Amino acid sequence: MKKDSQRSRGRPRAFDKDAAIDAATQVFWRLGYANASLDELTTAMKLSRPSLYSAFGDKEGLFLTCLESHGGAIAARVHEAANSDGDVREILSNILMSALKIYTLPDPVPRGCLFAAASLSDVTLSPDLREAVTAQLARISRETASVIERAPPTHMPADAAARLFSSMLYGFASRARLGESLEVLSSDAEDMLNLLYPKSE
Amino acid sequence: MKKDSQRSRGRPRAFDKDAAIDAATQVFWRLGYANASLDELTTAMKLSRPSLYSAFGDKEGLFLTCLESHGGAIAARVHEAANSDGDVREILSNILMSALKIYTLPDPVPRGCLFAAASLSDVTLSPDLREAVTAQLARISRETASVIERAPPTHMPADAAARLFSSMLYGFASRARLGESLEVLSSDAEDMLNLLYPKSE
DNA sequence: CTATTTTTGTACCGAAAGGTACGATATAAG
DNA sequence: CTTATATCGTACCTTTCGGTACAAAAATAG
Repeated sequence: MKKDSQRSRGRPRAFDKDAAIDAATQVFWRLGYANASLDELTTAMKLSRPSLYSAFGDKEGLFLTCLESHGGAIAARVHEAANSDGDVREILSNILMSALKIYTLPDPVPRGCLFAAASLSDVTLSPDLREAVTAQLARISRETASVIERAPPTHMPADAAARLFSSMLYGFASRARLGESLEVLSSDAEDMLNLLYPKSE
Repeated sequence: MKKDSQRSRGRPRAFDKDAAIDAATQVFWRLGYANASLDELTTAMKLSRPSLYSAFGDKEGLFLTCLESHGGAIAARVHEAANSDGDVREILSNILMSALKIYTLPDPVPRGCLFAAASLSDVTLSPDLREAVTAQLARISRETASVIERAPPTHMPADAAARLFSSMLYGFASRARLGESLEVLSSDAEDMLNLLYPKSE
């Protein structure tokens, strides 16, 4: 399914599809869905307008593809962190910190999270869009939830703790997009972890 | 400053300015800044296009006015709740619950928070916009922070707890806009309060 | 009354939006 | 070679966008 050694019949496409998706994702992430124009997208993706429509259907189709791709990438990264060495609290801290680093990267201004901070304004436009964003966030939450289930906080069910953890991440993503510094966000993340997993007991 | 008994000279305006701002706020809240067209806005505000431009400058000016107005209204409501009877934990619970009720109101779909869920996609467009959203959220956070300062959680500075409280609200606003139910959000909010202010100690 | 000022409604503007028609181009199949 | 197929690039389409010109209307001032 991955190997497509025998090339198809027509003229070969001149652009790298995965790279194009990544480039489009960056544009959507920075500007939001509605503000990302086709001119900006095609320039970043290094393809022509008809190529875009042939490959992705329309603007919404492209966005859905980007959401799916980005969701997969993030979920994979979280999954990897979830299976690394260390106790639950350490793993959650790693996940939080690498997320915050991405949220606060200037581009040229911090973007927050593609789902939680750059797509929310548009989810009221179409059910497809809302379901896609919800689905990708759920996919990532499932990974963090599986970590928390290994050692739930005392006096709180694992699923509730997992929802709080995700909510906190969304909140941090919002604040990052508004310009909050990595230092403050990191400190707050540690405080949150301390609430869920108190140091001294 | 409020009483303007002596009418100005020209033709009187035929629309209620405050009502128009409220109507525009609803449109922005539901669709987001970028997706709110002037046609949709003027229809909801019940005024003509030139009237809008004469009264508010341009679309961004109108949005800034709405942000300011809505921020003031929310801050006032929180301020009122902050000065009501009850202990800190009870007051915070009241603030959380009334926020969640608004976030999950169908219109026809839940909108979350105007600032934290319906404006974030657009804050990368202009520094003015980002500063306005940041300023209004800060204004509201100041109110909740003043409550928390009256009785900070044990083993956590008041300002850190206040930032966690606000972050959690932003997270809940995001989840509300994505369709999370009021029941689940309320339960999560109670759990969060239990973390900050443990019941039995 | 006339003059002045302000808002209203209609009709319109240029620009930018998303999307497509079509011929040229580059490959594989026969 | 020719034929078939798929992509490319240009140039264009329709619609909608944010924004405005302008004259009629409605008020106050004198």
